[in-house]
Amino acid sequence: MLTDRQLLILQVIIDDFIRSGQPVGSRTLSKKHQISFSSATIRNEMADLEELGYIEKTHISSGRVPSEKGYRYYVDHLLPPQRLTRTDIQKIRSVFAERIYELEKLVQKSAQILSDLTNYTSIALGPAFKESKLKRMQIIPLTEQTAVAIVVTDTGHVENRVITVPTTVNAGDLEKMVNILNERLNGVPLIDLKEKIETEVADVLRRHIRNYDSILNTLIDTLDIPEEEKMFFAGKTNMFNQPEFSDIQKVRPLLNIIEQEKDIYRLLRKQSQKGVRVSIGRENELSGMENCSLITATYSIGDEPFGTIAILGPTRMEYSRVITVLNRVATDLSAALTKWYQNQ
Amino acid sequence: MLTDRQLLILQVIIDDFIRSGQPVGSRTLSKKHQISFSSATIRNEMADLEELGYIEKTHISSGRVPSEKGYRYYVDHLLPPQRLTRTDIQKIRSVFAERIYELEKLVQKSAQILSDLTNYTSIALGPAFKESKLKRMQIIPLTEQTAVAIVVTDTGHVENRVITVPTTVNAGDLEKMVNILNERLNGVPLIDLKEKIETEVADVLRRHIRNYDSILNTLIDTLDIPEEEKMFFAGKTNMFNQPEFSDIQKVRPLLNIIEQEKDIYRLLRKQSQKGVRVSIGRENELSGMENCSLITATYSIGDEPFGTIAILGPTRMEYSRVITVLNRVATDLSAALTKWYQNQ
DNA sequence: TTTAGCACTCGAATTGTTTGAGTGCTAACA
DNA sequence: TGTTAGCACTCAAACAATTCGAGTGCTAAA
Repeated sequence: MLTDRQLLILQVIIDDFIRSGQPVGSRTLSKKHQISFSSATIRNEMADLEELGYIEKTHISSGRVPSEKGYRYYVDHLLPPQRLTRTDIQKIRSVFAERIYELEKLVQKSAQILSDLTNYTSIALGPAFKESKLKRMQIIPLTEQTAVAIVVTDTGHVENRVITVPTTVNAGDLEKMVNILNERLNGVPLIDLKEKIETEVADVLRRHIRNYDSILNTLIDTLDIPEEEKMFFAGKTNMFNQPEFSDIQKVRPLLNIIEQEKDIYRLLRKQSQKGVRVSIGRENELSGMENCSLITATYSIGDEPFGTIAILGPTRMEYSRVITVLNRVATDLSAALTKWYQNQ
Repeated sequence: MLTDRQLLILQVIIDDFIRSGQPVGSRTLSKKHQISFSSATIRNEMADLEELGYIEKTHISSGRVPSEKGYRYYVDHLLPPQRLTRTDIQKIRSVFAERIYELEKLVQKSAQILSDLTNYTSIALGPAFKESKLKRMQIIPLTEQTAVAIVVTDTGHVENRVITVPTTVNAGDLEKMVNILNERLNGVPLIDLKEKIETEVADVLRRHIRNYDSILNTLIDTLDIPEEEKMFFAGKTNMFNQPEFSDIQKVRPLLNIIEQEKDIYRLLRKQSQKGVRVSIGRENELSGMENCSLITATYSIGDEPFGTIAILGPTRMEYSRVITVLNRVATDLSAALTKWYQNQ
């Protein structure tokens, strides 16, 4: 549909705009070494590109800036190849080289390195608790009516909450019950716990434990673990490095979104399909993110998708570099996790 | 040293400036109902106040703004009395009315309500771990070489970390040891744990446990709990509501301080004396906070100081209101905690 | 001691002008 | 027929000049 020349011009416009942040005019373009025709010719092509919706003017006699459609085409078809520098690769590698015992730390560090390398805001989501498996649960009485319930997963994650224990339940029974559960439920994915208890363990419990019902209620509380994955942010204020975000009034909504975290969480959850995904501007369907792009990638253990890492930046983002970095970190993180898991 | 009239003028200047953010001129002042003398008189007084260092001009023919010295005097001697509205009081009360099981949640909610009521950034530093006492420890093996060490305190707080277990240590011994420790150390303040173990428990352990040394090393790891109190922020971006912080370039350093958190942590630690304390501008001795004031208050359980809550805002802060709110929240929080503790 | 009055200052807002980078269109050229 | 040179036009941004108003300090009179 677009001629080769139009593609070339579109690509150079977007490359230049990403670099400079300034609208690109025909004369500027004609001086580029990739381009060998006159500014008048370029003007004609630009008029066509604009009519097709790939670029826009900021005002009637201004140069052109990419439209969302333009960025979309660019990301899908025109990305200039990008290679990481040796230093970048080493920085990434060094993050995963240290021995780390807690899986979450690894994810958190990934977020950190992403924002360090790109200067954008980065987010790491993961691992979903429902994926991880029960290692041990424990109920530790605090007062007569309260206790701390602790669940340890095979990933080394510890989840805890304070629960109320009805006075009708006695401590010994509670302990016995926990013991039975630990024997039977080791290695069961957290998400299956409740079901498993009902189908397989309920009978045993009923036989061994007096006062079965109230204890079970207590237990249900315990297992009602927040399903939400932990989310790690890094470089939350990096947005302010971008000139397009220098007016505080205009970034306010975006700031709120980042501070709240929950909208971002939803966005990330939506895009859990494998591989790298790019959402440009209003594709995010979130008011306040009109001028942002979100690039996500999944990481996995073996073949099992595990979590998501992402970069949030302006629509005028260095897509090529970000995608390359994100890919690399996702790969290295996946490898580290896979290795980590094999040692389990 | 200052005449009554000078005090009046100083107070009205600062009140007005806090409200409007604009330099205050003699004519504006003379129109206030509190003030019954002419603008010329005021000009003379203002010249004196300026010479004494309580107010400054922004340029040669501008109105006056308070200097740090001025704010300091205002805070120490001129605060207009302030009463909370019924709604405010109720909002605060409602936070502490719900039954809450985890002490930390209570502290976190205090931070939230502080920033809601004042529109500034608020910070709650809360209970120092070293203050809290051991309820139970637990070591849960993860793999052959790793385990999760869990420490539960009497406040319902759970601290955990993954540790390495030398292969020379066998699981049974580890468990035996943990049992002994739990028997002997219940209720011991975390900060005294190590000492207590050496003086009182070491002998017992040596008698009962083979391979005493390597296990002890493992244990030391476990007990090496981060000493830092948890810090809760609320309204991190509220700074941007202030017109004096509308230029992103100038807030950059402040933003970094808030995002890093650790500088703030240090500031809060410094000021752990009882009661409300106000640090104005450069009194904070932290570059980036020249235009900020930090107001801190301590909360306590019974008579024992327990933690700190604070408000961070521009030097042009509503001191009177903030101090009143902070006081109220500190009191209510202390009361709630004291009650909470009595139920223990 | 207080105040009215006056000359002066300076920031902010308003207006006009210039500059430069851009446009579209047309006509000439290969 | 596609390309290009040239021209008239547009607009934002930068700059200078002007005005306006809120402020000052100082002096002299009440």
